Order: sequence, then C-alpha cells, then structure tokens
Amino acid sequence: MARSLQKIKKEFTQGLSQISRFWGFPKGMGAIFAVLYLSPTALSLDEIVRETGLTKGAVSTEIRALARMGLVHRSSRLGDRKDYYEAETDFYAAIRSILKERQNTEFDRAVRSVRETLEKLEENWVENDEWQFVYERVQALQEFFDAIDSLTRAIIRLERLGITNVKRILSVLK
Amino acid sequence: MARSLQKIKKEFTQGLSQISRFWGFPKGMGAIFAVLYLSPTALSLDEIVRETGLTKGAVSTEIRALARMGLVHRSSRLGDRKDYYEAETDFYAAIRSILKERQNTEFDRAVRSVRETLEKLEENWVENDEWQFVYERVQALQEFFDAIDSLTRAIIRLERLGITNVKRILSVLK
DNA sequence: TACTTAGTTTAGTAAATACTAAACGTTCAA
DNA sequence: TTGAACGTTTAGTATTTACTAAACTAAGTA
Repeated sequence: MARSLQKIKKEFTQGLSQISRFWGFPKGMGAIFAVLYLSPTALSLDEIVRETGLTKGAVSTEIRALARMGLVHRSSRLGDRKDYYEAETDFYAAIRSILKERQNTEFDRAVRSVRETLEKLEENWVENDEWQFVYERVQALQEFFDAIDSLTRAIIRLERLGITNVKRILSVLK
Repeated sequence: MARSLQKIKKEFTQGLSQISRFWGFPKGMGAIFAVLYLSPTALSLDEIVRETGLTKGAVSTEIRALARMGLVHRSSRLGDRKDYYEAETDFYAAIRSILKERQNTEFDRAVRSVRETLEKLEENWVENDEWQFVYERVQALQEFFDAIDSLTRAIIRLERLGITNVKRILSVLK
C-alpha cells in the first residue's frame, strides 16, 4: 500500500528542519517553511500551528523572521482578519534577500571592526617589525572581506540570480 | 601617545570572535584564530591558552576543529614535545577546505533526505492533484540544491580560488 | 458596550552549546 | 620507575538560544 502523503510530508519537514539548523537558524523555522512550501494554498497562523506542533507565539515570531528574509510572504484577504502565509518558491530570490538582510546586521558591524583595527594601526604607527607584521596581516584580511563583500553586493544587485547565472559562474570556474 | 599594540590586538580578536559566532562557530574559535593570525611565530597550546584566556581543554578541542577546517596548521619541532600552531593565511584555500569539510557532514545528510522524499513520492505514486503538486515542489528544491552542490564542488575543485577567480565571477555577474 | 478572534509580547522553562576544572594517558628525561 | 610536561577526555557548569504558556493589544461583531 502507498505510503501516505502525510508521512512523506513529515519526513520532508524534518529534513528541512535539519538544514535550517545547519545554517544556524532555529529548526522550527525550517519546519514552518517546509509546511508552507508543501501547501498548495496559503496558510493562516493557526493552521501552521496545527501542522508544526509549535505554539502560536513561536510561529508568530519565527514567521516574522522568515518574512524579513523574504522566504515567506504574508497576505491578507478582504473581510478576513487572518493573515495568510505562503512560501517563496524562487530560491535564488530568497538567497538574495537573505544576503541583503544579513548585510546590515552583526556581520557588517564585525567586519567594520577589522577596518577600524587597520585605521588604529595607521593612526598610531610605530616603526617596528611586529607592528609592520600585524599591519600586513590585518590588511590582507581586510582585502579578503572586501572581495567577499563585493561578491555579495553583486549578487544582491542582480534582478535575478537564477540557474542561468549559476551556470555562467560554473563555466568561468572551469 | 601611541595606543599599545597589545590593546589593538585584543580589539581585533574580539572582532573576529564576533564574526566567528556569526558564522555559527564558537567565539573561542575566532579568538584562537585571531591570536595565531597576528602572531609572527607559531604558538604552542599553552601560549594560546595564555593569550586567549581559555582553558587548555577548550583550546585543545577547538584548535582541532580549526585544523580540520584547514584554518590552522599544526607542526612539531624536533626534540620538542610541544605542538605548534599557525594560521592559514590564504583565505581562499580556507574557504575551499571548509566547504570540503562541510560537504561530508550533516548538510549532505540533510540534502540527501530531500532526494529521498522525491524517491518515496515516485515509488508510491498516486495520481491526484496534491501528490502532483508536492512532487513538483520537492523536485524544484532538489534542483536548487543540485545547483548549489555543483557550485561548491566547482569551487573545491579549483586549485586556487583566489582574488583572480573572484574577479572573474564578478565580471560575469555584471 | 462587552465578546470573539486574531496576532504579539513577555516571563519563565527546556534544551543545546560553549566552556571550565580536573583526571587521565603518553612520552620523554632523570 | 618516578616524575614532569604535554595534549586529550570527561564530567559538570554556565551561558545562550529555542520554545511554551499565558497575558495582552487591537480590531471587528453582536
């Protein structure tokens, strides 16, 4: 007899939860996304609560994070106070918006601190070997971060990342 | 009067700790790397303990993880039982080995679970709209993961990623 | 107006993770 | 063969993070 769709869905959801955790997001987030991703219709918050087994509070906060990252979209219907959510299906678009979101957070702050180190070294310059050595190392790291930064910016700038662009990158890397 | 190098180093170390945490690694890891990265000479475990303020146990386990990722290198000297560690300075090489390392861990397992979902759907095929819908969605995700996978594999295959290749990618993305 | 139904916030708990302290196993040296 | 110097492992603690339960706010309805 055919394995029930319900069961397969559940297994898929668990897989996405794992992936979510792997990327440093709560596993509940992965579960919420999975449920929405496999649903042909947009779901209300309570429906998501039912499907995932999480509480309203958790779903409420985590779905907001998902929306901020552009992985789900919220919509409302006329004459219905409920909000409805559906999954973004264009993953390339999602990557771009995740990058965008991350760009302006802790990461940027931390990277800036490396640049500040470099500036401090310049301002308080002392002519000796160790100072020179440290300066060169910090500078090299700075250059690396700058490269990563221009890469992410370039990706964000694209209207679509898409499989086509991935293929183009692949051909260059050959 | 010039700000002391010691203090600048400490600030830099804190910055890297933050970055480390951002990428989902323990902040101690970032600190250890920072200390090694700013040291002109290879350091022993106890020296790292002294510089970071962590305990021997923590440094021991975390530096092993760093070595596995190719971010630090361990070496030993003749007639000296201590191990010495130094930072990898080629970040592109480091990225490659981090990708390599990650490739064979939880992530791969999780991604495989998506493929398994797809197979289960095929094996137990039932002709109805929802089944069809779910199948298409899971398939789309699978294709996306495959694209990401070939990207990382391509990067791993390169002898050097380097700034040159980054620039080539950038030019394609224009 | 009070009552429902929705989503959010908050205070507290559970679970996961990073870390410490100390015991342990090895290796070398006296 | 005992002891010291290293690095590792382990058991327990502290910190962080994810989540629950329940109070709360807002908006529509009777």
